[in-house]
Amino acid sequence: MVETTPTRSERARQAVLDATADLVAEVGVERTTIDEIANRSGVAKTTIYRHFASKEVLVVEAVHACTYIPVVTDTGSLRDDLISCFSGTTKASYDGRLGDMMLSLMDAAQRDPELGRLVRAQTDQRRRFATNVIERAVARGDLPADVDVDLLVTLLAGPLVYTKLVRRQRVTDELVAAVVDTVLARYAVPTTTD
Amino acid sequence: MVETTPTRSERARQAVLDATADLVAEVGVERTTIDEIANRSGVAKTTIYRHFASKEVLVVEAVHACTYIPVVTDTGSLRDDLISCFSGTTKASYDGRLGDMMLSLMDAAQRDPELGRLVRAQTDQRRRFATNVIERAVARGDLPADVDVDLLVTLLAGPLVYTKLVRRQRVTDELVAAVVDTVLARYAVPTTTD
DNA sequence: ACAGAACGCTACGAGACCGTATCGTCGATA
DNA sequence: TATCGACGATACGGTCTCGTAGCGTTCTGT
Repeated sequence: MVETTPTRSERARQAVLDATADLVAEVGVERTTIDEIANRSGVAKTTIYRHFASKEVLVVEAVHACTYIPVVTDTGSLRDDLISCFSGTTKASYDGRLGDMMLSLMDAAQRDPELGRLVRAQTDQRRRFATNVIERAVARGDLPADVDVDLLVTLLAGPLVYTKLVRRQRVTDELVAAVVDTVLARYAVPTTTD
Repeated sequence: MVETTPTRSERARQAVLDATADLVAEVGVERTTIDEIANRSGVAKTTIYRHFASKEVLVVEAVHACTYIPVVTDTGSLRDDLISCFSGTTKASYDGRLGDMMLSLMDAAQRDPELGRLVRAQTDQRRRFATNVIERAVARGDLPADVDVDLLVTLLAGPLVYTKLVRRQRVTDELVAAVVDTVLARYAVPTTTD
């Protein structure tokens, strides 16, 4: 990890991205204005336009900036890896600022193609993590070869996303474990607890 | 069902509510404007303000107008009643116009208290339907008495909502059945199919 | 120390919306 | 058919937001 001293330009850019993310989390994409971003960041509106062509690309970059890739374990235990996977992706997608931005982003993504691609890419990536875990289990023989992987991922991810976005409750580690255990019960996968 | 001929005032009001719902479904709550509602509905902007105090009130009433209560069966079969319940609530909430409005509504509900109450009331009502079905099953002895009803509802509703809102795919009857069967598998409830 | 690049500040025109006022027109009802 | 309530059309002031221009100021690297 090479840390370079940020240039003046880089500092301004980062302040703008930060303020944008904050603002989107607070008031949503539609109500986020360049003027308010300028106020919050302390960066002049003129300078903002020197960095970003429009509000749309700014929002896209701001979202991109606060997205990170969770680390998923590979222990050989389907249950443990699934819990690691969904705990990680939940934290990455629904904790902190990004979590507060999510509903507004998904709404805006319905109309803005660029934002749509970003959200879809993120969803696909999250699903791929889970898919990989499941396919490893199939390869080990822990799951039947004809299991509907796509359905399985939906059964696991759905309750967590629903809890966060619709019920607006925190996704606890206990909930993740409960969801994983219940869904795996159908496939007679032994659980460590219980 | 008593059908009265609508008065001129009622026709105008209905046209406005209709146009509002259409517009919210298309461009979202934030981008819905009174001027455009006037254009679409053919009702003068002046008249719109004679009926509705503000855009917020109008949106709330428009949403309310296209919300209906699904009928849930009570056959004595947990599986069949759950499928009926989730199939019905899914159709009521996520098919047609209301489905297209949902993301934007949920986003706007984060900031608008009135809209927040409306969305929450709807969510609670949907969950109550499922809760009733489950509690009847517990009373019959089809489910253990200490079952976590709240978790169970989340496990059932989550994948369906996630499929619609996040993946933006249709919620088929097959998916509903698959979700119900998988979740019930943990409680060793016999399924009719399989 | 000295350019040149990058930033801050102020101001501006253009356009979109809001909510209201005014006045002419239509339509249900007696 | 006369009347009054409800609607339609137009226009308006006010506000917000966008994106840009002009110009002075502050960094940064040499």
